[in-house]
Amino acid sequence: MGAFFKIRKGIVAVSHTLDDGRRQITALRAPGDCVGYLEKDGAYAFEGEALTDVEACAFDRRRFDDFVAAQPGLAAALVEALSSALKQSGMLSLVLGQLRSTERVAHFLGEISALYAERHVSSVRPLTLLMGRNEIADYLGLTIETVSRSIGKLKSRGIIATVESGEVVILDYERLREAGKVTR
Amino acid sequence: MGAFFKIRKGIVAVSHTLDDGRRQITALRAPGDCVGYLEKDGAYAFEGEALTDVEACAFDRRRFDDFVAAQPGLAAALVEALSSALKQSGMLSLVLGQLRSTERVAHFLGEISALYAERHVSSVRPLTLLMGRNEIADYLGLTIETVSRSIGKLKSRGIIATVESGEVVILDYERLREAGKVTR
DNA sequence: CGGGCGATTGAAAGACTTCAATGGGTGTGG
DNA sequence: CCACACCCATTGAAGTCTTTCAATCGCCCG
Repeated sequence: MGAFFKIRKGIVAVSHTLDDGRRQITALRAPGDCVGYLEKDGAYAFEGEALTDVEACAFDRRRFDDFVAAQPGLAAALVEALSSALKQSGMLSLVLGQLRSTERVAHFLGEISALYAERHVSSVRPLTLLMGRNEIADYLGLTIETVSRSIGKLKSRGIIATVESGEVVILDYERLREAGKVTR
Repeated sequence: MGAFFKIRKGIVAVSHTLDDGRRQITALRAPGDCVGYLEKDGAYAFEGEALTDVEACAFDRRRFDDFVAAQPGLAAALVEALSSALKQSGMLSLVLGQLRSTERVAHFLGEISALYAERHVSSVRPLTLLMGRNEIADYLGLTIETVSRSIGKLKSRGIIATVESGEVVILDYERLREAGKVTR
């Protein structure tokens, strides 16, 4: 404890696990994002898992806080980062609470497609998912089987195609957005 | 636009609605919390609904931002408030993604019980819910019928009892926490 | 007393999960 | 170089949970 990280390369899944093993990934963090910032009684509030090789800068929290206090512009950037994370988190609640399985998967594909493009994480066409069905399932509050079937449905509707394992081609962005409901 | 609010009295539900009418309440805000802070392209990122009579202070965003820049301590408080909101939002994702209906309702009751006590919102024994089944359902990603049945199950297990409409008595906090899984 | 609204309850349908089996790709050891 | 084991994804069938649709109840108000 005492450190948090700013990602330079790679993808990190922020999650929380229940005693009985159920896990929810509450956010995906890409280069430029910070992880490990939230704490509770001196312990991290969430867990983090590197989905790819990750390169990050570690910051000592106390010294960082002092530094922020001295640098007005930095505080504003921190507020901006937290605001953005909060918006995203609210959107995930919407997805988890209201969308059906195929809608969730469609939303997910659109989301990471935009994220990866924006942050130059990986190839976007074909889209390299960078995670297995397990991580997708834990992010979307579904089982791996349901994720698999949902991908199958999107495929049969001609919206996406799969190439290599872990890769997807989005054939129809328009209909993918429709299927995923939530307009960024 | 241009204003956000700090609640002095009452409860506000922050939500997001899809085109087809489905709505997810993404947070409950109590006295001391701010609403309307998040924006997107100059528009509010979420909707807010007063669940009770609400008294709040309105702040002009631009002037507030300038003021924050001049007052170092205020920026820290803002960061703290956003961090707290982000933790709560992550927990809601966990609830929506992983918990079954009765677990969600149990969690909800424990959550607002703690919230209302902490913020001196309303009576805690009996606990005045301050919202109808509709709002509870939209918060928990369930239908009103499922909420109703879940409350019935908790009642039949002797964990809670209902008195007047909109009021619940928590008979067994220990078992309520167990049933709600997520330990604050 | 009748109307209206929110909550509850029942029955049937639908969605997702669970359990089980199969398939495909990769890596290792013979 | 092939065989086999292993891991992950897919598919099928049955089961569970939640939703949907419909009816009823209780309460407040006119």
